[in-house]
Amino acid sequence: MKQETRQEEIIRVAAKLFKEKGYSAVTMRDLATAMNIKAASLYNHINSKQDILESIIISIAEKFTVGMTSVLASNATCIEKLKEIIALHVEISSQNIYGMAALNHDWMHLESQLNHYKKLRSDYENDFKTILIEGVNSGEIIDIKPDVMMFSILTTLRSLYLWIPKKEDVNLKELTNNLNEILIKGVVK
Amino acid sequence: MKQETRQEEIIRVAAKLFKEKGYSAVTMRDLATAMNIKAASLYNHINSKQDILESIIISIAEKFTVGMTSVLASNATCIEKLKEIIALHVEISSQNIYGMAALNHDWMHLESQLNHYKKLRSDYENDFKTILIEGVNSGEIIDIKPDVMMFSILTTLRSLYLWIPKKEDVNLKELTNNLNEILIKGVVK
DNA sequence: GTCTATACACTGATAGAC
DNA sequence: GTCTATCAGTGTATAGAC
Repeated sequence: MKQETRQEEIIRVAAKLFKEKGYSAVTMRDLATAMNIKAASLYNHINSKQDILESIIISIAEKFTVGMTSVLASNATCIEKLKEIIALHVEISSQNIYGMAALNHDWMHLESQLNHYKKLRSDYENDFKTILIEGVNSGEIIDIKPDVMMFSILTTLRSLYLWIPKKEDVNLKELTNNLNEILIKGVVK
Repeated sequence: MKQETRQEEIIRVAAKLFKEKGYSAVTMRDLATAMNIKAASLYNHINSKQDILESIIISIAEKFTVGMTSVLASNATCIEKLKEIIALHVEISSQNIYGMAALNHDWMHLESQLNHYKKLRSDYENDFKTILIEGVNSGEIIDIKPDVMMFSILTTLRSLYLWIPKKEDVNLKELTNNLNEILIKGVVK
């Protein structure tokens, strides 16, 4: 395990505060207090508050993109691909429970990276929808609007970060299995 | 249709801005600009920014509470109750697409009404979970953790506001039917 | 690497004229 | 009911000492 740099520590603590109050409501003084230093000292490690937000959001968004690329590359069935996507969300969410909040709710406060983020997200959704449409065409899943199916599954997966930390005893494998059952069962033919 | 008061107009416009940027990032000057007046003039109609947030969140939260009370009072089966809850969310969300964003993401910025909101929410979730547990006990729905089932269904329903406005052609009846199929099918035995 | 001191734009909100 | 003028407090960020 590589030693955490001071910069990484700041970003980690910031993500936690952003989850609690949102990016706009967290001040550099709040962040400094949580780090037990003064606000001015933060700037020895980071360039701006905006840079912190970018680090958090873009790094996670790119993990999803990489994961989806891997899912698309496989020769699995539609249902198997959906299961892989569920596992991808459980894994990334459980390892980034604070950052996921910023990804979901503070992306609109991105400045220079806003369009980059939007493209990553829309590409991801398009890939997801394509998988569902193929599943409908091959008869694997039910023939209702792919938009509604994607919305239903994806909003559940995107909200995992809200729920995983509440249950400290939650077994991630069991959670994944339960989600597989509930979410897949809802769309399988 | 009753004529909208100036106060109601301010609250409506504020909710729209809160959805776009979040409570903390919206300034009274932003709100005034959107109303085509100056910030100081807002205070002739409202007491504070905080009061606006309270109006938006508490009024919607109480609609859910009233709806749940009605669902609980019926003699319907667990599945029928779930369908009523889905219909409740579709109705409230479609009529409060802006306010739902504040309810979901800005409740932590409530001050005097924070505990009131938290109690309404936790009561609602407990009632929801009770319905699911009864369904498991009666054999109507599958026997997996009620927490996971509730989480999955409720996060989808709570995110409806994000999705309804995107599809201007969406037929709410059809949406409700699709959600009934996907969400119920996922938990039915 | 952290501090104190500070710049200076912006925040919610009020007073009082019209 | 809206305006201008203004206040006290807080926001991000920088300069320079240690």
